[in-house]
Amino acid sequence: MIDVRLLRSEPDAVKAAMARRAKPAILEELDHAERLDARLRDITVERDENRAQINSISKDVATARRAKDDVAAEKLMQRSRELGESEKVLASEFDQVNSALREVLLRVPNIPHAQVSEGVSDQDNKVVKGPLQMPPKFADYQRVPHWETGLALGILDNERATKISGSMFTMQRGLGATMARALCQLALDRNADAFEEIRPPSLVLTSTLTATGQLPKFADDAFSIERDDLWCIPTAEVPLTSLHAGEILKAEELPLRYMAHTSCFRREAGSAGRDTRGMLRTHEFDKVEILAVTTPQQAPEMLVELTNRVESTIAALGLPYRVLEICTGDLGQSHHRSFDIEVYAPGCDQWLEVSSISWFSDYQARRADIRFKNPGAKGSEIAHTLNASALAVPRVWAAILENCRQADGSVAIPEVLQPYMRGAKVISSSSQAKP
RNA sequence: GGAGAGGUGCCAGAGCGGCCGAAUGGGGCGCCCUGCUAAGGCGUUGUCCGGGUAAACCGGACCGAGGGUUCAAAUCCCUCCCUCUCCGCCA
Repeated sequence: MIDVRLLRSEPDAVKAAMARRAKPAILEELDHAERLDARLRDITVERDENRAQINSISKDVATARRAKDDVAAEKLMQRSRELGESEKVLASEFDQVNSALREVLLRVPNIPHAQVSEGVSDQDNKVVKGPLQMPPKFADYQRVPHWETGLALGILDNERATKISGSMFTMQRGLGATMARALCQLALDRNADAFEEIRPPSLVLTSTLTATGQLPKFADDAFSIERDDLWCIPTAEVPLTSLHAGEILKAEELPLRYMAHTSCFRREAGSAGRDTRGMLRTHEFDKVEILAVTTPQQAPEMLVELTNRVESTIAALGLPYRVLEICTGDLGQSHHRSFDIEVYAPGCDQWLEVSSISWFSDYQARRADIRFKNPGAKGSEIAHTLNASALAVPRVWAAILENCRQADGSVAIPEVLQPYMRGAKVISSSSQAKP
């Protein structure tokens, strides 16, 4: 969430920056937050003064008791009981206003970075790089959707996935399954030079999902296990961000870099009926996430580094791609600035978003309470968090099936993946067992 | 799942209604002493919120979390979470 004190000290600047998101409702919420904050501070002052009196009277009672002056003690106690009554009133008022304020703040999105270009929707996102590795022309045999190729080669079996788990689940088989895993291994290996590999839990607490911003706003998009109050992670960003929740880190150990390969679970509640074929939108998929916790000063450079890392992996796979900067109107709730990498899939003739590289400024870290301390300095500062999909399997897998399809219907495995494919260089129908 | 023990500051560890934001030891930091890496002496040592001139200072909160009792709670009561030991079950 945003810093209330910033809203308090520079309300106009905050509102001006937020107005760039092109959603007027946000400005009303900011006004609301401002009023609640002012009220809350009034109550706080009153409550603390009241408490201070009780504390001081209590000490006087102790003194009177020791002096065996029961009359004076009883008088003080009577006075304190009265103050106790008004404290109850103030405390409940405080709780009420405080939770109202928190509720509003949880729904207020992050302030966009000044350099983010203004726009209303994804139509306004700007291509900042590319298209790169785009062939002058695609052959007809590349214009085949991956779900057809996958079925023909026996490496995609969505029919049975649906039988087992219902719609919007997919299943890869044989070299298709191997390639899914190979993609993860590739992404991990390419980032292992600087990122510590984590294998986090896939089920997390409500508080964990709130820290990264998925709750309360996007509850419908996540799978939940109500009986145990657990949620299925929609991305490894969730557990990785909360790794240091509630901690005060040392400035000199920043930036911290983590990567994780996990399953990601998404209900896709708002997208029922869209992209139902193939692997473009599924309830469960594999992804390698890279994440960094930095100081505010380190963050801009880290954003560039993460972008370069993701880009280089996509480039290494030989796929046609481009880099977009997300405009203010399309920027995610928690995002301060972000870039998307899209891969072109000739079979379905679409640019597929395969990675989103995001800088959250202190928005997530404030919710998660991740701070850092400079040596010698008193107090602490809120850290910054950034993350990116190093590689999201399904869409890259799909893009490979379409881009690398050969005239005979087989799929040539990108060279960088071959070491992870037990020597296979091609996926053809003869390389697959039938049933 | 059952039984028991426990969760206190950077760490170890006392406190078990008021004089406790918390003894003591260790560590860290600063100064002093000592002619060299050792020993010793003194001082200091958290976080968050609010007020105040981003100082000094003042007030409030924090002893696993949340409630309760009390004039007053680290200390008493309740609920929950976590850790450890034993038993049970289980990849």
